[in-house]
Amino acid sequence: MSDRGTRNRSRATADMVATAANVSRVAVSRAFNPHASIKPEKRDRILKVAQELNYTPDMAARSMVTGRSHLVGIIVPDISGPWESQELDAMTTALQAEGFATLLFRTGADLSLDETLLTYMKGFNPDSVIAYAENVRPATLARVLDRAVPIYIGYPDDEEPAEAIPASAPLFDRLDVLQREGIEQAVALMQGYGAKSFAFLAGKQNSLATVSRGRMVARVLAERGLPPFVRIEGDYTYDTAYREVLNQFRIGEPVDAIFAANDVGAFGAIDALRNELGLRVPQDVKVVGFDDVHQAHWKSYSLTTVKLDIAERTQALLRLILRRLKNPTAPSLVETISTRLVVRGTVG
Amino acid sequence: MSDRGTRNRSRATADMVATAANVSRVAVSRAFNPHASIKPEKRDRILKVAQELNYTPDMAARSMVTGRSHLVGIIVPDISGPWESQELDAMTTALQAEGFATLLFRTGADLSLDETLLTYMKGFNPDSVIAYAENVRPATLARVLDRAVPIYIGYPDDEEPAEAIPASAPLFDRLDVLQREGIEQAVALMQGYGAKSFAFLAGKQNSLATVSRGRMVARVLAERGLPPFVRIEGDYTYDTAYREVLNQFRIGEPVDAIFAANDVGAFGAIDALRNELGLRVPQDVKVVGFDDVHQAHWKSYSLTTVKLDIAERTQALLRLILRRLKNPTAPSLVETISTRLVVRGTVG
DNA sequence: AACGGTTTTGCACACGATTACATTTTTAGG
DNA sequence: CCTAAAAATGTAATCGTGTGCAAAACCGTT
Repeated sequence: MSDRGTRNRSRATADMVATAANVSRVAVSRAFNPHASIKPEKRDRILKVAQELNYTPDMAARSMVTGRSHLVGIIVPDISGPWESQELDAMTTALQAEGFATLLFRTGADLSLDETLLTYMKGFNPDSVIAYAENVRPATLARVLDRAVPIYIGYPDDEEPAEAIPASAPLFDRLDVLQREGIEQAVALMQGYGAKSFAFLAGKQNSLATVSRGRMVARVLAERGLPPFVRIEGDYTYDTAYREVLNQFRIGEPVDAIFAANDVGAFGAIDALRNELGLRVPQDVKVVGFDDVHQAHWKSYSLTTVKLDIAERTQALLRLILRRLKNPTAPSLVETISTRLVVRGTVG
Repeated sequence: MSDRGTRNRSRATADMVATAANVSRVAVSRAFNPHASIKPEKRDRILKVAQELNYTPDMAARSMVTGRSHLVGIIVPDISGPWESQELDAMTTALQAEGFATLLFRTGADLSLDETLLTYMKGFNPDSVIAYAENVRPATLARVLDRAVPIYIGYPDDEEPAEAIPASAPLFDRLDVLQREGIEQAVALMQGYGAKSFAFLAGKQNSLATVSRGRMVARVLAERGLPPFVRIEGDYTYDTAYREVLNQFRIGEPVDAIFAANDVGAFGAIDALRNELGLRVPQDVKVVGFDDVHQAHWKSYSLTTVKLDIAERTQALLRLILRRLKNPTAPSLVETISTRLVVRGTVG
């Protein structure tokens, strides 16, 4: 019966519930903790009173003593893009199912902002951090956030199973995306329909995904005895893809097959070909994308694309995160996901 | 098993900074609060030491004593949709610029989930809550979250300036979206190009936006002496729009103009017309959408649409939120934004 | 040198929960 | 019916920070 419990504030506290239910405050705490030892009937009574008072445990207070915030920070460069938003959607849903709330941050084009942002985010004590932003370096992440165990997203250039990580390596986990299979299927299909000269429509310059995809496409072309591709610069956006493909066909030399580093770029390429250059897809030029966003099946595009399954990728990431959270000192682990071609109408 | 052993020893606290800088702990707190009175040189020294120790104030602890969490909860039904993700992107960016972090939640189709979700979210003590989900009723929001001052998004049916809210009314703010102007322009344009029979492609049944848009379109048609529209059911998605438009033209009677309740639905309609029915847009059928998402300017669609400016809408919402946060007992306020037609290629 | 006023400083408490530890109650077994 | 083990309860410390209040330091003026 401390007078703390009788004070009238807008938000109900454990004290208020305690006095209202004639129990101690600890009992209230225990009623809300599934593993605590408390008489079942007592717990039920408390929970009922709590509901009447519209009481919810304060996560901030809980966080201070337990060390768990139930927050997962997510950093995205541009939420509005189809790929980013679909990935964010899947991850938020998955996290929510596990009892975590998503703490969302957006990083602009400005690189210097990132450190400030990370420092700020750190103040919220997120249990984990997912940086989808290509410009956030893992080293920076590890330096600014303490207790961080980074997950590298790697793109090994061969389809061998990922090698075991030696115990001497610093602690980190890894998600390996095997791109060879999907890319091989795509090139094979294009070649099968007669494609001879290839272009690679790049994403952002320093983007890890673009670099590794470009390398793998180049390798597969070489292996199949095809000439090396012409590189068309891009930045993952529709408008840039549209403009650069136009330039390539008007100023540079035309090609009869375009491999885009992402779907949105492929859309821009297709529209430039059809709308501005009067070329037919797939008869005159074959186009393949990467990602398989929802829009890829829209009939105007019906894009043949290398699918990177978001659900699969999200679940793999989540497994790594939860495991690391449960045991921060567990040895490094590598999860692996694969890619495959989804055949629609832009090749033949 | 006990967390204490592995507990976050690495995170620096104000105490550590204090001893390292030979000052009291209160001084550290003041160094980080811009309005606190502290000797400038002392503050600089503390901030420098803090940076060396990689210290950031713990938001959870700060939240407990100040009552401000610097969190804004956002509830979205489906993050991956173009409109939702573009709106989320704008709002997160705007909030971040004001020093708030976004606490993101996703509500599924399941309506019963919402109350649990709200209760859970409340535990994080968000300073404000934005529910973009159509199925979260303001009344529920106000009941579950205490101290909540809801913002209604209204769609008044005329373009008169919003009337003042009487002082006797319960406390709430309002954002009025004036849709008449954009809709009038759209109908006028379609009529000018010879449209005579109209269809309205609806969004989700109980969606406020769909209901009000449908009503306004009906009114404008009547005012211009045009016959009432045929209603095509939909749910804002591409696939449903595609299928239902197909049904309308094959089983029901064809029309020569379609007004969609959102852009994505319009895309589905266009593709059904062109791809499956062999009809030309805009020559045979005129199509107008609503929202003006990024995809609307993609050349394959080049959609003429009623623009609801996201930046404008976000800024208006933000003004209301910040004002209410600064003064929780301020009288009700109404912000108003407008719509306008963006003319592209799907009408004539 | 004394004085009134403005900054600056530090002590102590508050915020709302969890949990180790000690203590009491209940249960189980012979 | 007694006793030891198990379960339930209560006490008090703790997490990391902001802030009211009183004391101290500093400032410029007479």
